[in-house]
Amino acid sequence: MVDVPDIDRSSTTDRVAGALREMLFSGDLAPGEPLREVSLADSFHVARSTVREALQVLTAEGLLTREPNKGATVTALSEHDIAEIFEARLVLESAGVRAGTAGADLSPVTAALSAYAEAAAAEDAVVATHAHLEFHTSLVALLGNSRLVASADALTADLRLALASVERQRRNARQQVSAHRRLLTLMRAGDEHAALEELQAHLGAARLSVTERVRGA
Amino acid sequence: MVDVPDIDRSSTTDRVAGALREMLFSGDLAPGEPLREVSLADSFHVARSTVREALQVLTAEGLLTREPNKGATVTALSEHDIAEIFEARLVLESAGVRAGTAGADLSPVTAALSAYAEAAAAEDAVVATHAHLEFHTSLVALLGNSRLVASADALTADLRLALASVERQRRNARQQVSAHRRLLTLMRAGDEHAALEELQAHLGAARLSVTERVRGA
DNA sequence: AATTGCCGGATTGTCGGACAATTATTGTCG
DNA sequence: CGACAATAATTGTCCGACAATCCGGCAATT
Repeated sequence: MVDVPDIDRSSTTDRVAGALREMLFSGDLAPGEPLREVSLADSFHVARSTVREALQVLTAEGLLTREPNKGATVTALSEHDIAEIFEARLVLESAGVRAGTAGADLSPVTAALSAYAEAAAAEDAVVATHAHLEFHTSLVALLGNSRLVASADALTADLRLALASVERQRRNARQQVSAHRRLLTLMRAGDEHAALEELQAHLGAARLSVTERVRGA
Repeated sequence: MVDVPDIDRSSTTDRVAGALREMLFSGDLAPGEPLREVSLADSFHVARSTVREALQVLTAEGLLTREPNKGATVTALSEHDIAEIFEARLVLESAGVRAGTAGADLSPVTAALSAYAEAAAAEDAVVATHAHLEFHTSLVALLGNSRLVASADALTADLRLALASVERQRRNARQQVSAHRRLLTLMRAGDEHAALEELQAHLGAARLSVTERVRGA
């Protein structure tokens, strides 16, 4: 077998959905903004039916909201939604942290942390946010359960929408990183109680930060 | 406001998806079985594009699996999948049970239990299974978080696929009901540790039962 | 002034047909 | 029997069409 460049086997629908997803995460499309089928079809030079399928994919992911006969709009999260997301994340990530203190292999978490530290130094808001959320996902991944990881991903995806709309990256990235390092240290030490408290405090602070920004916007 | 009969505002796509969902849960379509677009379009007397949308909805729900250029098939769960589902349910439902022992209002769980007892007596396998899963969902609902409930629903939906394929309802329904009652009692008493153990034992037994049936099929 | 009724443009939901690309099946030949 | 070419079935994508629905404005009514 020679090494060949792998050919793109994705469907047009997937590529359109991917392009839209990027636009959503980067904040090009504001929450509440409607996505018109014909307009998108023209822009991407694809058929309307293809756009419709892509919109449905993103709707299933929770990024778009569809109302009958009114089309798709960028999902706008209420404060209540944000509260629920963080609460749900706490449930999933706590379970992950318990697995971590109970002896699960922590190296993926370590890797995610250093990636985050690197990204935070690089000053790119989108990339840093992504790396940050990646770290939290790696906590859930400690459970070794792909379905729970998928649930966690769905939660963070929704969150990225809200984060994108208020583009400013938190300037205290260094503090963030050290908070995560603290959590990791506690897990390494096997101190479940302290690790859970650290996690809860961290998520609580993050939730406040997000809530206040969304309210401001 | 007078009470008016609520008008059906569902789209054709939704109705097709609903019909297929019923067929999936009742076991009319076996796991692995392919769903042909034109064939379905003819059967339902709708356009192929409508069928495609319905298929995509069910795919997003995890009930169908799509492979490029090969169409949609009924999702077939491996033993590993089943193990993951039960593990994930344990995580979510444990969190619910903790909330329950910590003082959350248990009346929805009580209601779900009596509904299950009733359904178990009525001997209808599909209905009884539904009521059973409903009880477990009500545990997660104790957390008061709609997103976690949605995740739990997704998990149980997948399970129903596997259950439907082996239609026989467990004959020990009465034992099942009393196991659930035991769990509820422990929660009422606020005995978190015992309640969690009861839950874990129950899920473990159920997992074995499902696994063995799937293996047999 | 507020409500109601109606009109017209914009948009979505659904349909039917078309065709290339891909996959599955069949038949043939060595 | 296996490789291989011809054939059929199926999906992915496109196009055009039309009814149903939504939305804003404007006139008529109370």
